[in-house]
Amino acid sequence: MARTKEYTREDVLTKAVDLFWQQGYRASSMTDIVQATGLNTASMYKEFGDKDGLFEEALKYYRVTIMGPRIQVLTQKPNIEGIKAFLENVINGAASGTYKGCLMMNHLAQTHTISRQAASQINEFCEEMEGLLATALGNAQSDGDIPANKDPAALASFIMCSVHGLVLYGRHADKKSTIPNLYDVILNALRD
Amino acid sequence: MARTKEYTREDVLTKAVDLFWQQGYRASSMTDIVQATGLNTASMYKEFGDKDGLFEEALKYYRVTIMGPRIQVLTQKPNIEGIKAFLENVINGAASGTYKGCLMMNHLAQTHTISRQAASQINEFCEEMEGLLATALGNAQSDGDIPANKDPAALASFIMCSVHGLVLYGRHADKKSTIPNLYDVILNALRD
DNA sequence: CGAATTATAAAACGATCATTTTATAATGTC
DNA sequence: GACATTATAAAATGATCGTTTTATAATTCG
Repeated sequence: MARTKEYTREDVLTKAVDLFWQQGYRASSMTDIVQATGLNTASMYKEFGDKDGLFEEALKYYRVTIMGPRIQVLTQKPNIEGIKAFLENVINGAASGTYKGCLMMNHLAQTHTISRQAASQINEFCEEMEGLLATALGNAQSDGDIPANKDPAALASFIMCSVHGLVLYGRHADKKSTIPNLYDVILNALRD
Repeated sequence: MARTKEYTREDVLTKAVDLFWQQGYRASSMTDIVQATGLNTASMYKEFGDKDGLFEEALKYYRVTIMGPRIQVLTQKPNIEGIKAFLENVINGAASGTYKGCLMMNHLAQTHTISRQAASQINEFCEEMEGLLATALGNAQSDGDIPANKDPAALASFIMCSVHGLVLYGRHADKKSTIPNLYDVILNALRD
């Protein structure tokens, strides 16, 4: 009944995520987006409404495809093992040479330049992650892996804060080699 | 021999710092800047060259006037006392309702949108701060306030990472009340 | 095949970007 | 008080922003 699309939504979103991840929302012009995705302007607006809409969909796609697997370890092993694996992953990411941070947290210091919905998505994701950490920490406490007098919620907040820190601290090119040292410091802080 | 200026450099820079601090470099248009400072376009370009030049001067001014006093405690008391006071200050800032982060760190995830010189300034400041922390931590170790087996450099890196984290984590409006709890966790991590 | 429908290509839109230019106002020196 | 010099005000610059429109190409259904 009509012409067939020359693109797939997934392919477009994958490329859009990469662009926003690399350059940020504000610095990625619609021209950049059209070039990076191969999708032309009209189809872009037909599919996503506007630039904000595309970004919001890109955030959702990122959350599922990129962050999904990375927090999976916390749901599969909601204990000290999961926490260790998760933290190790964050550390390795931040210490890698081609690090570009986290698509979501990269925009946290500039939430006024993105849509309200996009900002909400980022906050909700952080909430979810902190919740997963709190659960895992509670279990770790039951397992005797962290002291009984500690507050799991406070420790979850600390880990989240550390993750935010690592994501930003990983921006310093000349600090790459020292980042792995932080693993022990952060983990020890949980055990006292 | 010529007309007198209707502005002072300090006044312009104070207002420019506020604007960049609030909105970020990229989101602050030259129109915004002219409105916020009261200085007209031509005088702006005469005084600072271009938008990048203004931002670089604003960063220098911020470093001296805003961050200067805040790191002074580390030079005046280069020991556990200074570290405590410094960290307390960061925590209180991040937990405050009107928090707008740190002018420098706010741009760390978007360094490609600012000039190379501006990015260098930010890196250099972080280097300086980590150095001051390492010195204070070394002294704290000599004083017996930190275990002898700890590496001051690694702990300085940890505190810097925590500061980065607090600056970003303070962006979550609904986490304000839990941030003060982080003080003990971070401080305990130094002592094991 | 022709009509209806949707995708794509490409030009055009007004708004805003950083910056420059032009014209005028104020100051110090001779 | 005229001249040289610099500051300010305001308009104009070309480039780029996000978005819309117009025209054409491809597909399905009757």
